[in-house]
Parts: sequence; structure tokens; C-alpha cells
Amino acid sequence: MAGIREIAEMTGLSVATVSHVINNTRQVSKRSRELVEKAIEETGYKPNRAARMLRTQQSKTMAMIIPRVRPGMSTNVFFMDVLSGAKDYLQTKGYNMIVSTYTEEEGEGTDELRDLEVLKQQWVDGILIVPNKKKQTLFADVMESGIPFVVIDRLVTDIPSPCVCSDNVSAAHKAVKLLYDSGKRRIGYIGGSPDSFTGHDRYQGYCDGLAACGLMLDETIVSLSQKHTVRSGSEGAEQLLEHQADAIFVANDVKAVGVLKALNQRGVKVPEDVGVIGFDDYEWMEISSPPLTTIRQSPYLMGQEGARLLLRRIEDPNCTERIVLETEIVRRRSHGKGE
Amino acid sequence: MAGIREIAEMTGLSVATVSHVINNTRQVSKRSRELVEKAIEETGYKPNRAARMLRTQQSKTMAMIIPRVRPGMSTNVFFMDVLSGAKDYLQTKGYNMIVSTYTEEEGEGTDELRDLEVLKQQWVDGILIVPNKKKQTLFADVMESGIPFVVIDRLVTDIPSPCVCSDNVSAAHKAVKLLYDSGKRRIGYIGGSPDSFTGHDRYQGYCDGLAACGLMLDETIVSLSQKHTVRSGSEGAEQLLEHQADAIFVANDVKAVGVLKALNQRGVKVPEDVGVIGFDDYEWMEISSPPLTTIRQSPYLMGQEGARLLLRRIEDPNCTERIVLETEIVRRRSHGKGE
DNA sequence: TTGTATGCGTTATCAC
DNA sequence: GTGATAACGCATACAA
Repeated sequence: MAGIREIAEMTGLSVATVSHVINNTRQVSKRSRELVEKAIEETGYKPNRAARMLRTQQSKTMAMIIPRVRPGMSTNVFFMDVLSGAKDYLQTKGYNMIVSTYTEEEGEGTDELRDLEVLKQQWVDGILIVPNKKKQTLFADVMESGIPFVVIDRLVTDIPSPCVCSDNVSAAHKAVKLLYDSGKRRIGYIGGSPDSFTGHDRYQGYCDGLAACGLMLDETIVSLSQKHTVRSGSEGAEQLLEHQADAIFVANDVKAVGVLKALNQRGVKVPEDVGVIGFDDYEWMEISSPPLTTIRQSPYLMGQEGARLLLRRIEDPNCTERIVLETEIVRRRSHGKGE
Repeated sequence: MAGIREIAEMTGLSVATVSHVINNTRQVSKRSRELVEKAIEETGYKPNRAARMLRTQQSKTMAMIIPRVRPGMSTNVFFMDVLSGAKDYLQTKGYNMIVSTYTEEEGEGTDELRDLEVLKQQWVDGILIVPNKKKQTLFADVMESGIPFVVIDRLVTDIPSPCVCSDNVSAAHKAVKLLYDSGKRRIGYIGGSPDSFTGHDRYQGYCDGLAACGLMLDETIVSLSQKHTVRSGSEGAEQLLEHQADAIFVANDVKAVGVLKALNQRGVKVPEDVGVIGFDDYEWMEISSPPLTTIRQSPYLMGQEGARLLLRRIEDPNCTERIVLETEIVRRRSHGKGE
């Protein structure tokens, strides 16, 4: 592999000059520049990242840390899309990316620790992290590491860090409103534990929405469960049915699948008897019967924006820009006739 | 950050000795070893990867190259699971991993080129690649790069490389057999283009299965389409229905979703009128009605084995071990009553 | 069993 | 505008 030295010899210039034209780091005569560029072209020279890294103490590599439900399983598709967005963006800026997952359940894999070691070895220049309330120590470690980071998919206000997330509150609010406009008056809620970030916000939006519609919160038609499973959706639906819900806002499409399943099995007509709105718009929701009305987020964009913010944060350590992405409500059939 | 030098001073030993105990690379007195280990413990010393890399010319980083349908979208869940398996395994061996995606459609993103540059800069010690017939140049570049690689999810026999894949042929064969045992006699096929690797093998297995059951291949109940979409599944189903198929083996669960959708809409009873078997067992297939009988692969294991093979290949450049993973047929309801 | 010294390919600090 | 040259932190050939 050709090195900077060869180029210097070829051109009759010094390594210093060569380095400087490569990095645009000081004035260079036009002639020298052209000479060097030509030589680089001919030799196919590429700077050695390891050497550069050793010298500059930065790796041109970012890390993304995302949760997965349990070891031996991959993370959910939503985060994969976020990842793609971030990766694509960073690539255009000359950065690599490594991805690290952690398990939500406590005490499980000790895997994540090893990754953090890597980060601490000045390997990564920045971190995109999706924190989790159950794994606070990881987040604490990241904060303490001194490595620039931005928080993804959670709105943080208590620490001066940039973040990007969806507007979960208003999304849920909109959903309730739409159900109301479809004539529903006993609008129930099925969602995740409110002490998860998104779970909290969506529940909040649900409550706001009820209030805005002049409806009372009735806890008998609210089902909160940590499990992101089809089954828990079905169970929730059965509970709500017993208490005469005529609409259900499900804060998660996996659960929405369970809800529809339960409803169909019992012969409940959707949306006539019970309106349903989901959250996430996974591709495969097409198949549901009836087609599910759901909230669509922009995971790819979220990744891009997160990456952009991270780069900014590195340049300006005081940057605390917070981006809240709008959601879109995809009207199919399950919500009813409301516009 | 403490360096090897500090440790040498602390212990009164030379850097050489310290280095050697760290790498177990030559005999060291027990006393020295303990001294060094203690010092490392105290200081929290971690070797600097950049320096090590520069010195040894290897990065302790692997790459995984996987397809995605189009730019701006993430790859499918199957490969994400493969990725997790590989990553977890490599992590235990002290390797990092970077993942690179390429788009299947020709001429789209030029993204992948940039990643290949990186690989060629002696960055990665090895590559896990999921090749694609439509993107032969990429694969050719990888082969030519001289970097050790193993092929994932495709059985290669024409080149002396290790690979790991599922036994697609026998999986399809088994599916046909099961449909036959359920009393079906006009067993159709809906799958991907036979000039994709897996598409070819699954179609092959379908034909084998028919033959083994004494059934004739009837092309009017075969639908081949490149598109991995729900819609293409529905279209295929309609075609097959017109030609009196009484069973359908669908070589892909996304399409299976479309098939069920079409069948349900037309009031065709599954499995009584038409038996259906899918391929992949995505988690969300639970929701289908009726529950889908499908072929389950082991993506996570595939990733692990691929990583293991890669490590072996690096040690022994002549290693050409080929692993074919068994599949499991998950009997739910859609196939009929066969055992 | 241990130590000394060199170089991996860059960037950056001087001096010119 | 340009050129020597010293680090960056480690692994290793060679000496002892």
C-alpha cells in the first residue's frame, strides 16, 4: 500500500506538504496541489486510518446504542430504520459506525459492558443512544464518559444534550381526537408501561386528548403492560370489551395486532362496534382486517437528524438542539368514518 | 490515558515484558506477570487499538455486507437476526463489527462503493457477505480484495470459500410433502425469481417434492415474481386459484401474508379448500388467520456459525467448510390436517 | 527470563 | 510557501 511518503517522493515534495494538501490545512501553491492530486490519482493512495487515528486521537467512528428485548434476538425494526438513517448520513461525512445493543432486562448479558470499554478507549468520536429507564446505569456511563452523544427517541430536558424524537404526546392526542370525531365516546387505551419514555408520553397524549374532547378518564378501559406482545394486546382488548369500550387507541402496532385478533375472534365489528388506531405503521399492518389506521413515525429521518445533531454537538459542545418530529396519522379503515 | 509505558515504569519492568504479558506472547516469570496484572488493574489500562492496529496491520474489525431493497430503507429482519448472531459471537472474540448495506437494484446508490474503499484500506480483517445475483460486481470486488470472507445464506460450490446457509431445498421438499400428506393434490408454488439464490433452491425443492409425491409439475399453478411484497402474494394466489390449486407453498412469509389476504377476501377456506405453507416464520405471523404453518430458519445461529467460520478461515486460508443448517417446519393450522 | 530500540503512517510543531 | 522531524502507543527483532 502506498503511503504518504511515496507520494512525497514521487512529487519531489515533502510529506508535510502532501499531508497538507490532503487535509486542506494550510496554503499550498497551485502547482504543488496539482502534483499531489495527480500522484494520488495514479497510485490510488488512501490515507491509513489507523495512523491518522493514532495521531489525532479520533477514530472517525460513531457508535449507536440501541435496546433489544433479550439476548439472542435482534432489535425491533423501528430502530433498524433509525440506524439506517444515521448510518447513511454519517457515511456521507466520512464516518464509520458501529452498533451496540443492550438487553432491556436487568442482569442478563454482560455484553454491553464490553462495548462500553471500547467506547471509552477513545474509539468512538460520538454516540447515538436510545436510553431505557430500566438501564439507567448504561446511560450514566455514557454521560460520564465524556464522549459527545445525542439521545434518540426520547425527549430529554433535564440534561443539556441534543435529542431527537417523535411528538408522541400530540400523536396520541390526534388519535383520540380522530376516534372522537368518528363518534366514539368510550375511548380506551392499551399501551406500554408508563415508566418507559414513549409509554409515558403516549399515555399522556391520550389523557390530553380525552380532556380536549370533554371525556373523562376511565381506568377500567385502560390497559398498561410492559410486554410488547401480540398476546398482551389481545388480553387488553378483552378487558376493555368487558367495560364497554367503543374505541381503542393502541400505542404500539404489535399490540394492535393482538387487539384486532381478539376483536375478530369475538365477532366484534371494526370499526362499527369498536374503532381502533395503532402506532408505528409497520409494513405488515397492511394485512390486518380491517386495514389499520395508525400513527406513522419517521424512523429513517430520526436517524439522519440524530446523526446531524451529533456532528454539530462535536463541533459545538454547547449545542443542545432538540428536535421533535411530527407524526402522521394514516387513515385506513379501523378508526371509523372520522376525517 | 495510561499507556504501556506507564505500566512499565510502575512495575519497574520494560515495555516489552509488559506487552508480552498482555498478549501472552512469550514466557514471563510469574512475578512479572502478577506485577503487570496488578498495575493494569489499578490503572484501568486498556491497550490503544489504533496503535495496535498500525503496528499489526489488522483492525480486529469485521464487516458484514447485506442487501436492502432500496436506499433509505433498512434491511429485512432475517438479516438483522443473522447480524446479531455474528456480532454477538465476534464480540466474545474481541472483534468489532461494521455493517454495510447495498441496494439490490442496479445503479441506485453509489453508497456501497465507499464502504468497499474502507475495506480495502486493510481496515477489516474479514467479511461476512450475503451476495446477490444482481450485484455480482460487489461480490467480485470482495473476492478480489484478498480479504478473507465467508458467504452467508447462499450455498457456494464454485469457489473455495466457506459458507453457511439453510437447507432451502429440503425445506421446500418437506413443505410439499406435508401438503400432500394433508390430502392436497394440486400443490402450487409462489416464490421469488429463480435466479436469486434462495429462490432457485426453494423452487428446486418444490419440484423435488412434487416428484417424490408422484405429482406432475403444472406451471399454471406456479407464480414467480421478484417482488417481495404482500401484493405480489395476493396476485399470485389469484392466479393459482383460477387454475384450481388446492394448496400453495409460498417461499416467503411476506408473500404468504398476501396469499392469505386474497384467500380470505374471496371466502376461500384455509386449510379446507386451500392449504398454505409459508417460509420464514416472522414473529408477526401469529396474527394470520388461520395461523400459518411455515418453515422456520435459524438466522441467529447462521450468523454465529458464519462468524465462527470466518475466524477459522483467517487462521487457515484453506478452510472451505460449508455449513447447511436444518430448517424446522412449524405446524400450525394453515397446512391442513397432515402430520 | 528480560530489556533496548526501531518503525508502523500520519499530523503537527518548528524552523526556514 | 515549504521542509525536517518529533511524537502518537504499541509490537517485535535483536541483544543480553
